[in-house]
Amino acid sequence: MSKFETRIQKKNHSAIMLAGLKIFSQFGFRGSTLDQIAAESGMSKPNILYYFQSKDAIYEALLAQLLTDWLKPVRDINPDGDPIEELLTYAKHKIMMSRLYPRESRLYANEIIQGAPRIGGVLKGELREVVTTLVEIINAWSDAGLIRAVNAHHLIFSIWATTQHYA
Amino acid sequence: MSKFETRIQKKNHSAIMLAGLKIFSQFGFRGSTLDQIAAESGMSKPNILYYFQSKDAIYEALLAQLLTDWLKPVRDINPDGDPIEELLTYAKHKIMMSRLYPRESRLYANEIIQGAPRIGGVLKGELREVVTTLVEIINAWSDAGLIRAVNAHHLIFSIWATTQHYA
DNA sequence: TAATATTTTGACCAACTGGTAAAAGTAATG
DNA sequence: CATTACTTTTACCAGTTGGTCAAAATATTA
Repeated sequence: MSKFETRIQKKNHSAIMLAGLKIFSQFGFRGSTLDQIAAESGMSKPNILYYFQSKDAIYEALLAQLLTDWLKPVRDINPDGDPIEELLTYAKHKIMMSRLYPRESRLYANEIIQGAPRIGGVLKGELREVVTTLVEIINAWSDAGLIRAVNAHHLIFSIWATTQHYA
Repeated sequence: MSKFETRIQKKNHSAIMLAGLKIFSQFGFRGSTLDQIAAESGMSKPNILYYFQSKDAIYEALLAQLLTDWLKPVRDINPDGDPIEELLTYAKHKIMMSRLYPRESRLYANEIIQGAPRIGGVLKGELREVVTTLVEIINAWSDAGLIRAVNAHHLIFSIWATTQHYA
C-alpha cells in the first residue's frame, strides 16, 4: 500500500501531475477538463482515473506539492530575528520561486482569486504544522510588540498573494 | 433598432449585468453557468438569452463596461505633465476604483490571470481609441527620453494588474 | 376592445463532463 | 510456462451545459 512503488506508477503519476499543472494553471480548475489533461499527458482518461481518484484529487495534489515547496523556506525563519527582515527574506524567496515557476504561481493565483475553495482540504498533516509554526512565530512577534497585532493566517496569505504579481 | 428602448429592456438588461457581475466575478467565466445567472437575476434562462445573444455576450458586455469606466481617468492625463506624476495619479484613481468596486476588480483579475482570452474582442471602437491615445502619450514620453523605452500596451496592463491587489 | 408587438416560459436537444465497469493487454513472479 | 498482479482500453452512463423553438402571456397601440 506504500505510494509510488513501481517505475510505471512513478512515471505516470508525474506525467499526470505535469499535464495537470499545465492545464489547470492555464484554465483554472473548472475551466480544465480531464480530457485535456489526458490529451496533454498522452494517456486515456480512464487510465488517469486509475492513478488519481478524481479531477479534484489531481488538483489538490498539485496544490499540496506547491504549498509544500513554498513552505520550505519557513524553516529558515528565525523566531529571534528581526520580524521585518525575516519576513522580507521569506518574501524574497517566494518571489524568486514565483519567477522560477510561473505555472505553479498561476495555479495558486487562480485558487486564491476564486476564494481558495479547495485549499482548505490540502492544509493537513505536516503542512498544517508548518503553517501553525509560522503563525506561532508571528503571534510571538506580535505579543512582544515587535509588529502590529494581526491575524497571522491573513498575513501569510497576504504575503503569498502579494508576491504573486512578480511571476 | 436602437438600444435600450423600453423600460423593461432597460431594467432586465441591467438586472442581467448585475447578476452576471456577481456570478462571473465569483466563479470566473468557465466556472459560471447561465442557470446561476438566471437564478441570481430572478429570470429564466431563455429569457436571459432573449436579451443577450450568448453567455459570452454577457461577459464581454461586463468587460466592456468595466474598461470604459476604468479608462475614463485617462482623459485627465496631461501629455505635457511629468510622466511619473501623471501615471501615479492615474494609478491612484484606479486603486480607488478597485476598492470601490471589488467585484469588477475580481472579474478583471480573473480575465487577466487566464491570459485575457476574451478581452481582445472588447477593445473595439472608442475603447480602442482611448487605449491608443494613452499608448501614444506614453510613447511620446518615451521618445522624449522622459521614461525608459517600454512597450506601452504592456505598461498599461502592468499598471492595471498591479493595482488589482489593493481590491 | 381588437390587433399588433413585445416578453416570458416550458419542453427540449446535442455536446460535453466527470466518472464507472469489465474485459483485454502487459509485466512480474513462482 | 503458468499464475498472478498490474496496467490500459473500449464502451458506456447520468448529469450538466449553452442554446433553440414554438407557444403562451403580457404589454402597447390604434
